[in-house]
Order: sequence, then structure tokens, then C-alpha cells
Amino acid sequence: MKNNTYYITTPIYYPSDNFHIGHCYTTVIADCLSRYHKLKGEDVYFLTGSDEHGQKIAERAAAAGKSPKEFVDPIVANAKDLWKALDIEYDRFIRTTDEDHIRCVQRIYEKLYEQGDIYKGYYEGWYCTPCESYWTQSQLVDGKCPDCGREVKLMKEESYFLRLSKYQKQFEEYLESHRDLMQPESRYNEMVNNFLKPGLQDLSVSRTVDKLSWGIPLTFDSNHVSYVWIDALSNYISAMGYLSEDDSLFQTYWPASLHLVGKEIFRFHTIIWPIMLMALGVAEPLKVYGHGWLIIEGGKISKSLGNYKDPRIYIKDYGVDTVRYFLLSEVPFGNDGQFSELLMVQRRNSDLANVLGNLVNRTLTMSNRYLSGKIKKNDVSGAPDASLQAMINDLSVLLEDKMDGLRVDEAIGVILDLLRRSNKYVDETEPWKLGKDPEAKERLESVLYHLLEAIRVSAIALMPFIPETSKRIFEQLNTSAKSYSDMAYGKVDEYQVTANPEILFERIDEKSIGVSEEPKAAEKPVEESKPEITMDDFSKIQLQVGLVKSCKKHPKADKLLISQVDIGDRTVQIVSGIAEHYTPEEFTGKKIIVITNLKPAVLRGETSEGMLLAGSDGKLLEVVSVQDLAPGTKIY
RNA sequence: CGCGGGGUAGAGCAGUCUGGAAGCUCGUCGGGCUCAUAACCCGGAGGUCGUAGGUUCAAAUCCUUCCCCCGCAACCA
Repeated sequence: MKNNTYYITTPIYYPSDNFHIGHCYTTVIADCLSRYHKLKGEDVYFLTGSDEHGQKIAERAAAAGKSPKEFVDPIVANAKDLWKALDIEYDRFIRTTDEDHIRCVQRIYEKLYEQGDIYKGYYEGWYCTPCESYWTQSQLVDGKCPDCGREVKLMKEESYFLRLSKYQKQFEEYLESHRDLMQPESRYNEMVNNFLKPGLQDLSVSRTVDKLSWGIPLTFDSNHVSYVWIDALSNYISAMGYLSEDDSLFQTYWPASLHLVGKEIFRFHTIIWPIMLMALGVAEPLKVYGHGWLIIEGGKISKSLGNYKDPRIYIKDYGVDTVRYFLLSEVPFGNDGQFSELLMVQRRNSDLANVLGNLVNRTLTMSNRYLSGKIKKNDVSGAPDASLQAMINDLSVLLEDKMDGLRVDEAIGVILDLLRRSNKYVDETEPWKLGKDPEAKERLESVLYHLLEAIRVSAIALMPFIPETSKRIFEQLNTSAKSYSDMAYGKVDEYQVTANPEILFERIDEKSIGVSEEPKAAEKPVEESKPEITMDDFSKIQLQVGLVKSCKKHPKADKLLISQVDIGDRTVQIVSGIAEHYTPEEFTGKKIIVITNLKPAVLRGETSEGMLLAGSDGKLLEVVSVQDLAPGTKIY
């Protein structure tokens, strides 16, 4: 890597469905950091993309009667359109179905295979045929399947494995001197304690074609395709031409300066990926940042819950910069943040309309009214000038400090501080009074010049965050002093500002959005329906009323309750994952609906002889119950 | 005793490492101003800094107890 390069990536997202505001969050941060480093004059490469292989997409495509590629194409097209709408300036959108990626992944497999870091092995496990699952010795209950309690047999299935274990020690040593690989650092212990200390297991990296066809074929074994992580993680170097005829990008940009990832895939990026690279003899990425999530009304954004709208609706209603600004400012470093339309509008009103927009508007109006829009640099100084000048000149340093630390939200705060100070400066200097005093023309010009400089420098700082707005500000100021080196007081000799200032951000009445928000969230179920079934299928299920006679917590699991349920002719034990929603006391005595002919299962050592009906939206969970029917009554 | 993070004004956070007047943004109440987008500026109210104890001249900050939240892992028929 050359000194002056900056290579940043987002995860490649899984296009089993259209992207939501959570994807936007990661991508907008990446875009912001990318633009910031470009602004500083660095040679930036910004990669994003989609991860298109795997079981789930194969299944969803089959359900839709399409090939996987056909299924994914429109989703990817839609994603690109979304990034365009969000002003995302990426250098490449890589798809794991791209020719060059596939070729690169195959070569990586070959290389690792040839040097013995990938070996053919077997899931050696106890296989339960009816459950189609493997279990380790320790998972077995009385030597039987922990799921269904039946006999298991020792079976082997072919798979290739990546020797993570071989590199464990080497990686641990590397980590000790590169703690800042993991950002925020608080996740360091989490990773080391949970995954490294217990010892790394070799990672299964292939599937046989009869189990999974939608993957990259392995060149040395036509019976296997790639499975998940080598395929997905390699995108960061396949996009750079690693192991290809032209690897100039790789030579220029690798190692990556920053992989931005959600905290749910942090582990793969900070353990498996570095070890993979170690095995390939390739340098480690410099940093991996696991950011928090946007939370909607207490719950994670989720495709299956359908608790989100197409982000383009917000862009259309409020403008791209309102959405970008909110995403960048709302979520504290490494923590989760709240997303709601109301919060977004509030932030737009208070920061963008009141502080920024109004400052620009009042300054331009006075410039035109009192000095016909022509303001020269001028030395007639007054009391508050020095402190404003100091803030203008300090901005780039403060901004750099925050951005280097990935404190994007705090970086915005630093810019807002200057804008707030500028609004205060207006009150301190009272230019409207100076404007009425012919003697004070020089001083007035100096005051307005200070304000224009504060706005200009702020607008430069805001370019990575809200580029469209910065552009509009430069147009209204009619200035070309907008490079990084222009972030200092006094870089413009004379302004001739626009005669017709336009409002940057109209205030939005909060009442106009509060109403429509809540119903709409629930209105839009994105969850796919299950395939049609026949009456025959349904009649296989035996549903009966059950009376919960007693109930206790599962001694070895947090989420499970164990209930003794009277279903008329007998009493059965049912284990259910509702401990977070019901206490044993309040659950006892309920009359519930039970599936009574379900194959018994063993959950953490307790037999469950049925299943109860309950509904959940991800947050609220309610068990279906009846009033008057007697235990044992059949439900149709 | 699986591992980790956190509890500071109605909301969201900083301050804790390196002990020394409890701070910022939003909201709220009052005042000012009139260049501006009901904006902007100033001021007020609002805190047992989770709890109990300890160290110290001095504790949000250091030590110990307990309580509560959230992640990870496990588990969710």
C-alpha cells in the first residue's frame, strides 16, 4: 500500500430481499469516510457489493420459479438504484457471481489446498437420520439425539476444511501487537474470550453438490462447491484483482484501511478473515469497525418483521441529505441508535433548518440588503472576531481527530459547534444595526465576511456528510475556495454572493408525520407466505386444548419454560421458548392450544411432547388461549 | 459463578483511565432581538451521577457488596 491510499469496504449484503435502512446506515458511513479521505487528497477506493450464493437464495429463487441469478438480478439493480439515490460514490459494486470473483475464489481454494491449509475431511458426527442433523459426542443425551431422543449413528460426510487451528497461535501473537484491528476496542475481549481462548475449530468451507448446488465449483473436486466464508470474505481482494493477470489494484490499495461491518459479522472479519489472509501470505486489514444497529421502536430492523419502509420514501419526502445526516449523526460510536421518522424530522429541523439553513439565509439576506452582496475581506475587527476565527481555523484539526477515530457522529457535532457559534456571533455583532449606520460600513463588512467564512469552511467540512447541501452553499456563496486546504479563515478576498438566496431546508411540521408513521410500519408485511397446502396437509396436525397445570423454568436454558399440560386423556410435558414473555406463575392455569401429535423432542435435556401455538412480531409474544373449552377438546 | 458492555436532568449522550466547582444537544418555562425558516440569542427549572459500604482534606471518577438493563455464547418444536 502506498502512503496516500485509503481502501474502505462495506460488507457485501445478502440480496434475499430488498435493502433497508440498516444497509443504508453502513453504506452511508462508508461513503462519508470515503469522501472525507478523498477531500483530504488521498487516493481512495470504496468497495461495496452483494453476496449472492447460498442455500437461502437458492431456496427463495426456487420458490419463485427462477434461477438464483434471475432471482437476485432485480434485487441488485434495486440496490444500485438505492445507492444512487443516497449519493453513494462507490468505485465498484462487486457481486460474488461476477466472473473475476469466481475465478479468484477458485484460485484461493486451489492455493490453500495445494499448500495443505484446506484438506478434505468429514463431519464426523453422530447423525440423526430423521432430524438430518449432526451432533458431537458431548451434545448427545444418553447417547441419543438431543432433538428427538432417537438412536443416532456415527456418520461421515465429505467436506473441505480450512485449518484455522494451525494458525491460532500465530494469529494470537499478531493480535497482541495489533489490538486496534478491532474497533471499537471493547469488542476485543468479547472475541478473544469467546472464540480464541476456547480454541479454534477448523472451518468447513465446502458442501457437496447434492447438498448445495448454488456455490462456486471447486476446481480440484467437481463434487464440491464453496460454502459461505471463503467465497464472501474474498470479495475484498478479488475486487482488487488478487491472483489475477492484472493485480495492480491489489498492489496499490491492499491492505484495506477499513472494513466496516455490522456487529453480527464482526467475528468473521476479525478472526476468520485475518487467518485466511495469513494462510495466503497476504497482509492483514488495518482496521475492522463493528458498528451498532439502527433500532426501530425497540426492535432490530428485520426483513421478516417488515418493520421498515423503502428508504427511498424518506429520500423523496425529506431529501437525500436529511436521510444521510440523520444516519451519520444519530448513532453513537459502536452503539445502537434509534431510527424513526419523527426523530429524523426533529434532527432535520433543529440542526439543518434552524442552525445551518437559517444561518446561511440570514447572512446572505443581510449581505444583499446592506452591501448588495459584495463583501470584501476587511480588517476592521471587533471583540468576538478572534474567537470565531479561531474556531474556523481549528475545525479541520478537530474534524480529522474525530474522523480518524471513526467518531462520525461527533465529527458532525464539531461542525455544528462552529455553526452555533456563528449564530451567536450575529447576535453579538448586531449587523442589522450596523447596516443602518453609514459610519459603520467597514465594520459591517468585516462582520459579514466573518460569517461567510464560517459558512464556507463549515460547508467544506460538511461535504463528506451532506454533499448536495455543501454544493448548494458554495453556489450561493459563489465561491470556488472549497478544497481541503481552503479550510481556514481568510482564503477568499472578495465575495459576490447570490442575489436570490434559497432556503436550504424548510422546517417540517412534526405533526404532519407523527400520524402516518405507526400504522404504516405494521401495514407492510414483507414476510413471504408459505407455499399453499391442502386440507390433507392441515388435517395431519392434531390440535387440542391444553390446561397448564404447572410450569417451571428450564434449569439449563434462559429462554425455556417447562409446562405440564393436561390435554384431556393424559398429561404431557411441553418445553417452549417463552420464558422471556411469561413467568411460570402467570403461565400456570392458562388454557392453550397444543399440537399433540408432534414428534417428541429433547431440549437441553428435557423432553417436549408437543408444541403450543403462539404469535410474535419479534417484540411482543402472545400465546393463543381459549376461555371455556375443556382440556382435550379438538381444534379444527 | 460462561464472556463482555452499560446504569449521570423528561429523552439521547460526554465526563470515569490521570479524584479537585456536574456538562452538551433536544425538550420545557421565562426574557431579549427583529437580519432570518414561529428562527436566532440570553436566562431559569429539572440530577440522591443504579444501590450499600470503604479509602481520601476531597469520589460520578479509586476499592468492595448488591440490584437492574443490553450484547455475545448457549438455547428458542
